[in-house]
Amino acid sequence: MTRRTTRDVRLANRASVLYTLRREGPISRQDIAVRAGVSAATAANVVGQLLEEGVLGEAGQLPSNGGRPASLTGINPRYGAIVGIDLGETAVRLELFDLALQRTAEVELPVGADDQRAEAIADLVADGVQRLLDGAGVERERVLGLGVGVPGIVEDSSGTTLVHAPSIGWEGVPLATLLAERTGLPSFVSNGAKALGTAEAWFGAAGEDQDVMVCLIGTGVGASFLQHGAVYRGASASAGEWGHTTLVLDGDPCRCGAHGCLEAYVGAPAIARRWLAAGGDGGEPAGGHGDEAAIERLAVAAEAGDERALGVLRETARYLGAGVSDLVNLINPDRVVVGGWVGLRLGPLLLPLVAEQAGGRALRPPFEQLTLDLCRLGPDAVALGAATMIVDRFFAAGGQRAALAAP
Amino acid sequence: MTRRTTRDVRLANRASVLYTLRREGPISRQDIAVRAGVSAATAANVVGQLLEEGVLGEAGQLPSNGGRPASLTGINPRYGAIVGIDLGETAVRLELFDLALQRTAEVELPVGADDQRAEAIADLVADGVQRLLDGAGVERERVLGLGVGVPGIVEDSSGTTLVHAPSIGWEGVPLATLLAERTGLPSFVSNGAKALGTAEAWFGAAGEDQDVMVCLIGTGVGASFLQHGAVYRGASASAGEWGHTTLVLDGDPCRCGAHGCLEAYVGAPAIARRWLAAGGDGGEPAGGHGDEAAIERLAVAAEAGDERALGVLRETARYLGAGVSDLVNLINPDRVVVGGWVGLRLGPLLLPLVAEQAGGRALRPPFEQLTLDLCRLGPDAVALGAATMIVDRFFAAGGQRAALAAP
DNA sequence: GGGACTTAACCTAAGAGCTAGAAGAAGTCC
DNA sequence: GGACTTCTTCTAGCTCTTAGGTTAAGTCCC
Repeated sequence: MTRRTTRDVRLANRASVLYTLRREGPISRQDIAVRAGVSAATAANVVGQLLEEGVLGEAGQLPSNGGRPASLTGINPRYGAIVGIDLGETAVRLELFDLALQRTAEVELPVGADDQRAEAIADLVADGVQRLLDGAGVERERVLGLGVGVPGIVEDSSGTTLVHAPSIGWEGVPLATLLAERTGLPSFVSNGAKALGTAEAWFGAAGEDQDVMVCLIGTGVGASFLQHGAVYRGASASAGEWGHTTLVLDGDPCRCGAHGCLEAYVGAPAIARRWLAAGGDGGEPAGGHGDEAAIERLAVAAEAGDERALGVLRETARYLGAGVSDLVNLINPDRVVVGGWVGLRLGPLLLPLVAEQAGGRALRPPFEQLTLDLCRLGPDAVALGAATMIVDRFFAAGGQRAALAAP
Repeated sequence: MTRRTTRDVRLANRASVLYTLRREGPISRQDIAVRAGVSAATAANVVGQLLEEGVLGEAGQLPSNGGRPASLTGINPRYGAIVGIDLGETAVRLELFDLALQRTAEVELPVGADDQRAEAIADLVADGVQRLLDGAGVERERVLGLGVGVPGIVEDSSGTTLVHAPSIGWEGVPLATLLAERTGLPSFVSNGAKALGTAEAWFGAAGEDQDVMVCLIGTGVGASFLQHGAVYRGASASAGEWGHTTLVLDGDPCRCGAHGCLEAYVGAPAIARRWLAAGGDGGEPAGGHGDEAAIERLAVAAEAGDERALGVLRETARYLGAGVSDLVNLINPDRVVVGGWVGLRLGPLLLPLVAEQAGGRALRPPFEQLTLDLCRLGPDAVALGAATMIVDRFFAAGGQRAALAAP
């Protein structure tokens, strides 16, 4: 936890420079000094070192305004590549990113419902990585690491990371280990919501020095808690299961086995059911992926001012508002951001109602300084988020690749 | 956040040595080096410096076992004094501590129900501090600071700390400022639950490298969330209001104005009411401080195996278990510790039931590695906790008094 | 076209910290 | 009394930061 030797100071300053350049694009060494909070000499030192290592690159000059023109420096996108993986229930999505987290290639692989065994998936992913790299002409050595977002609970258990994902029949799968063995690349597995939260922190609305709660509402309901830009993982990395907090004791059954969870009231199936019960048009026969159609119809109807649809939204906001109010009271975040495919689709109409409900329930002081708004990134950004986690670790270690291999 | 210059390394090492000595009592310089994670040379350097400044003191020698005997060093209790204050609704309790947090004096002042205005209380406290110091013969200059635990919401708002305590009619009272003005001492105000949590972290069961949730059940219900030994405060310092998270949407009314809060089901009044409704003996007419009598009768009856009493506990555990399960799912702590006067009195019988209920509701992975037990400190440790916060800040700053004055 | 002015980047010395390993101090034990 | 142990202190070497001066690379005006 604590820094010990003078070398760590350098690493901390390297990290600070890297984060600064990521945020503020190519800037001059002088600006780096100011923004990263180091002296000009140190900035020049560190930048020189990082340039030599190739992590940074020259990025042109600023036109002079009376003096020596500033030469700009920025993250060198070509220093390395990162693979971000969105492991879904029906498909695996692999995306290749450069160090600036621009996507350079992608592959999507369908997953047969019959072969969701962990080893099979790991083989599939390893294969996909190979294909991705071949297709993009990137040598394996240039890959910094592999980030994976999975739908389920990720648990740190005495050194190894285990994945519990009931929806695909996984229980205690050491996915990171499996992938590292197969690809030879540093692999990092995280819950999909945490990956999305990280992406939102880097590319979305979340400020770096804030405590932000990213709430994702889709078929399932999850959250990602960012403390000053870093995801809070908890004791065993499973923190953030907001969807399974109690909203109505002994209420509706939830797929987690308990009753009255938030997810049982604001997850897509629940909203769709509510809409159908109100006489709404489900689009397709309910069940299966019919939820998506039903939510879409609900959104369209609500936008058109349909009173039944608005009633469904109001009812949903009543539950969601209570859920948000719980977060506000317990966690006291600066900001709550709502995303997920349901959250984003219904958000524009839903959010004001949620704010009203939460405001009526939450304690005044924490609620009054809260900002509530929509995610800027869609639910398809899980792969980006997973890759972001790798880059985050790389930067945090001061731009040392060695730090990625070790846990 | 980040360390910048080589001097900060020294401060970090000083802090590390101080925390080590606090935990592990007087030990030799060599042990300090090992436990604090620095080289022997640095340990000797830092210890020498701190000895000279008086923060540390010699503490005898270890008998030799074949070589030069180790000379022990420890925190010097007499380096300075700290005032810890428990601001209650009916009384103010002031306690004086030495740097080792041993209590050396105390004063308790009744608060008239008619004069709870902030200024009056501040005057009362300032007066009490003077009396405390006079009585103990401690000069004001030796006091490191004033820590206060208050019953209510403490809010950091653009630089100043405001207290909202409806129970004594306070709304936005800048108590720290009022006290600093009157006493001339660095003053730090915090929520009482956070103070208790800090005390529990230092003197109780909470491990230093763990995420611990300290849950306090009394007339009100609160919690204190310790991340690696440090209290998490949230965006505006009000995090931890567990008692006002929703348990039953639109359920029983809570004194916060909302409905269905956890506190409305497991706070002392709710339990007492449940006990009376079950035909239990309330001891005194209910209402007012009759809750204490009712809880006591309930506990005695339950200990005697009274089935009605056990039923009340089971019902209470159903609510409390859900509340704990929410914490487990959302926060994923290593450990949940239950305290508060109700929690401590009913705990031995209640806790197993709560564990059972929570286990039935919470997600398996985070629950399986959870430890659930009782607080080691009673609810009377608020003043100790408030003083602990001051010492914590002093140590964190590497033992520099100057750091206490500034925010 | 040349000199004065501006602005950015680099260089150098001084100060502070850390580590490793050697030297010194203070005992025990035979 | 000398050998051995164990703890503490000292010394040399290295790294890092900062402050302030120097060099580089332009603009602008006469």
